[in-house]
Amino acid sequence: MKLEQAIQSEKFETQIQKAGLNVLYTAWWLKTLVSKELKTFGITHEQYNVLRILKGKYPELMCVRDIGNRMIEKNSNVPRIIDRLELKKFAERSTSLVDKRETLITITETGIKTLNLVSKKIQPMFLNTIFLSEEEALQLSQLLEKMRQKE
Amino acid sequence: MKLEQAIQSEKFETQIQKAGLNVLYTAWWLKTLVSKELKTFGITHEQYNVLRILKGKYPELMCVRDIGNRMIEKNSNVPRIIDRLELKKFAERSTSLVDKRETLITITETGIKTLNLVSKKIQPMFLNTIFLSEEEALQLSQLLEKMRQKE
DNA sequence: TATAAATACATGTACATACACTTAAATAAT
DNA sequence: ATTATTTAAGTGTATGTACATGTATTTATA
Repeated sequence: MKLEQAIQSEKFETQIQKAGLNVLYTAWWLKTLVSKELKTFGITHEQYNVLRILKGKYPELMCVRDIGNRMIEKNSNVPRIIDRLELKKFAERSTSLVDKRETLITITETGIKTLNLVSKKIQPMFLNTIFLSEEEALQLSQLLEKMRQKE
Repeated sequence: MKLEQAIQSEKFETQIQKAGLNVLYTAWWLKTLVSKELKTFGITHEQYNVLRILKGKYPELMCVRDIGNRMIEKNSNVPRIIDRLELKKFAERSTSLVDKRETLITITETGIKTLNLVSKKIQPMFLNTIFLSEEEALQLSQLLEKMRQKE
């Protein structure tokens, strides 16, 4: 679907403006797709993201700040997301012995099992829904990274 | 900045997966940039979006549903965003005489003045921050629209 | 060593999303 | 004409973002 139909507007002053809106809209579209699937497992997009980060380091423990640095949305309130993962027994907190200010987090066995189940559903869905060749996907990444050059 | 640095991870199974994450990250980056600027005017990204939609139709009135259809994030809770615009005297509600279920919204004079002021600041910022030529921006839009083909 | 500064995390608040549910009004069906 | 269905907007709740502030602990400095 073209952006014009998606947001019912034709008024774009420049291609840069249109591309910016297109990025925002596509991100919403993608997030919604994934979230609908995740809902059947009782977790949110952000909780899924944290679980994947934790599993990437497992069995190592991670502190809250390190998780935050790996999040896609940098302003995520990691302690609160962990609160919810802890309630569901998907993650566990402990206090660092080396630095008592640090809270160390780990994914639980249940968390890993659930994550594996979820990933088995999400990953093929992703590849089937996104209509790009590997070559085009690479090109897209390059354009987005160029866009953020001033970062 | 490459995505690898931004989210401190090198583990991408396919270019498609990486491109998806890149879209999400770029959207967050863009939104944050704009929101910081908007904050100095006391409005949020979403309120700005609604104001622009209302101004696009001005002096016509718009119903809540029509505003929703033009939003970038389709699940936006438009009545609540209008609540806040009304408190700031940037928008006004009235009930449709033709269909009493409908609430009609209009942007106020103050709203228009503020929006003009904001846009004068946001738009050049956008063009200066996004490091793409018009040609590249067009290419980016085309890739994103192809990506959403299954929409 | 005592104090100041910095750091790590938690917490509070305003606003937003996602979605279910309610209420009033309009339209369709019997 | 009466009832059922649909539609439009508003409201409630859980979760999340953005950001300011609080609290404990560690590091730096006088």
